[in-house]
Amino acid sequence: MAETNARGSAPTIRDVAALAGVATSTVSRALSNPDRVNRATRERIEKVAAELNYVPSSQARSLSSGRTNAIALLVPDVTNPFYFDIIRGTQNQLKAAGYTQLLVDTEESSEMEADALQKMQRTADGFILAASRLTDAQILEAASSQAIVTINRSSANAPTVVIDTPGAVVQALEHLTSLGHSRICYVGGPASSWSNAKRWKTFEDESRDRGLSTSRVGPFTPKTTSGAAAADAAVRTGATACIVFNDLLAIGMLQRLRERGIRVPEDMSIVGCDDIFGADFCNPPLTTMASPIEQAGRVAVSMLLAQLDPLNSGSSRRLAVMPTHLTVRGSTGPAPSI
Amino acid sequence: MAETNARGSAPTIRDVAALAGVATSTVSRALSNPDRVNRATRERIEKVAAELNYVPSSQARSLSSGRTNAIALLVPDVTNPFYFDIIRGTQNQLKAAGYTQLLVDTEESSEMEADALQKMQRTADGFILAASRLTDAQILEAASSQAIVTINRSSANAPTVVIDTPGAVVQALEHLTSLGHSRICYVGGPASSWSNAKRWKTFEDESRDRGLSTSRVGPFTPKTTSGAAAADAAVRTGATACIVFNDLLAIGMLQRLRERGIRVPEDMSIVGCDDIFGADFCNPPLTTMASPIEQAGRVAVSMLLAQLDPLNSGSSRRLAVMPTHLTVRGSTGPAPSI
DNA sequence: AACAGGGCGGCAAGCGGTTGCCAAAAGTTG
DNA sequence: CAACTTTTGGCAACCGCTTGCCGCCCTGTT
Repeated sequence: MAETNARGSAPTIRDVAALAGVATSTVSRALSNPDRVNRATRERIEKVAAELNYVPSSQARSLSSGRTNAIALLVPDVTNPFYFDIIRGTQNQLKAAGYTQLLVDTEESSEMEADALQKMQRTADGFILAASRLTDAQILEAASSQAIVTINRSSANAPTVVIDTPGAVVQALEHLTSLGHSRICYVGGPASSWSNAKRWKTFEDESRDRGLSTSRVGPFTPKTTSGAAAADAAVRTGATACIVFNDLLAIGMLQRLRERGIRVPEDMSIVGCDDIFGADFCNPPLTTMASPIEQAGRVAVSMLLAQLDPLNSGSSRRLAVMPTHLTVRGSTGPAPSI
Repeated sequence: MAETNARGSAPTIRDVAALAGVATSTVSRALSNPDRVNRATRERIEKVAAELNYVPSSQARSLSSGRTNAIALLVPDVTNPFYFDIIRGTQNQLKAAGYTQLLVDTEESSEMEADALQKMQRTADGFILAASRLTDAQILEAASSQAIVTINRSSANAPTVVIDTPGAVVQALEHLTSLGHSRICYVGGPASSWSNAKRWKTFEDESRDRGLSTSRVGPFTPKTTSGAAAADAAVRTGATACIVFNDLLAIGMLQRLRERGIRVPEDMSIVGCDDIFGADFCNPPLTTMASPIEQAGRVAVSMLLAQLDPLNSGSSRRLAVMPTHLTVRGSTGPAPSI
């Protein structure tokens, strides 16, 4: 394995060119624009490159070409299993397209998000903002200077993939009412979360239409550790069922309710959201609004890549809605007969 | 916000230099080597840079300096919560040190791992290999040309962070024997996993010393979906307790055992490994050998950064052992009295 | 007053590629 | 075979930044 050249460092395009007896420009073209060079030449170059174990420097490449072949994925919290699936989905799709993923944890902070967007403008060809905490104006500004796709953060200013939780909220309400529940509590997530606002709004509207008695508690940080506070608050409302911002919070509530001796679903029904890892094996298994999260990630990548492709500029989709459905497990049951 | 220069693209060092009335070299030094320039000059430059919203191009910077300020983290499976914690731990520490993390999923394949190592040699200043599937020879080769730290894959050829599961295996065995178990089964993980080999070896040695009757099943893919096969195999051995390669597999087994009506822990005790997300809220909550995974990630970063620092070359630690302990929850109990 | 030395800033040569432009070679056509 | 088109490869100018080297100027020393 010839991994180093005469100078002892990794081989460069010049080493390849010298050994193949051509100019560097020819090597460059042979490798990234194969049709531009004669077949025999190209094959010779490829052979030499392989022998030398030549790997083009992506830095140098991007410096001169302006493209980095990397896209950045900004998530509020890498710890959250919900984003795991997004990470995985985008990772797959990007790899298939020859792109590198740059993962950034913005720690639920819009400042960090804006900062990353700014700092990485040269580093990435585009950005996927998962559950962005930015304002519309900030998104507009960002989208004006770089390719952006948002996930679960609709905005007129950038193409978006939304997971249709409102649809699932309706299903959840139907499920709960058919079980006889009439006092239902919405357990809210972060105040700055767009999805949270959406879910609450749908919940409120639909509940009113059905003449249900609703309440709302929160906001809570979407972590299992916030579950205790959330559970206590929900119990205090006197509701017999909760629709919870996400599964993390719901799982935390499950634990707290057990501690307090409140049986799920006999005394209280719980519906989560997202169907994350763990929702199927917690105790009891969680009824949840399942989202094709990984697929959402893949779709976001496609939309971003389409944006990047000069050929079909403008023709690309601006909005993708991912269908959701209610997955009924053990955490919901008939309303307690008082 | 002046985000673009006269040419309409992001401002470069030249724009800053022009506006500040100095040479680009001075700007460069002012920004990355502050002591090298006069204070007044530096402040003027900083002011202009801020006004212009100037962000240095990391590509250009690394091209000329040779450093990328990025390190790559190679994990076998981004989906596995175990690696989540490593991702998080390294991410934190790297960010603090001003480095970018490049996350690569090697899909449990040594080929992909070797490939990434090669392809990214220029992209990253160093590599952290989590649970590497590479051979000793491959690690040696890689370590000879780049900075490397391995996690849970000891090798004389590269600095390593190991999580001391053997220690925990001893604790687990003590726990199980004190509960009266004498027929214990080890449920194995991937054949190519170094930790798996380590755990099995410790298990075997310690069991022999204690005169226990042991068996072994596997290898199994460390996913919950393999839990069914693993559970069935384990049951067939007639063991009353299992020590399982990791929590993922253990959780999968829990589900299967419930389906089959085998009660945990009354009929069968289960001990997992890693204490991942979910281990505390599965049903029953899993007794597991808890590892300070996130901390392992942080330590790995420190060791890598030390390697990179020319000042203390050679003086850096070659091995860090992270202590583990048994966390007893609900999945272990007294041996069934037959 | 002459000189040594340190602080500070500029010049210019890269780093490893890409790409517009040009010219030579090869192929086409009548 | 001339005139013309197409293919193919080389030249050289960048891309944005770093850094070795040089020289200017200001101080301090003798």
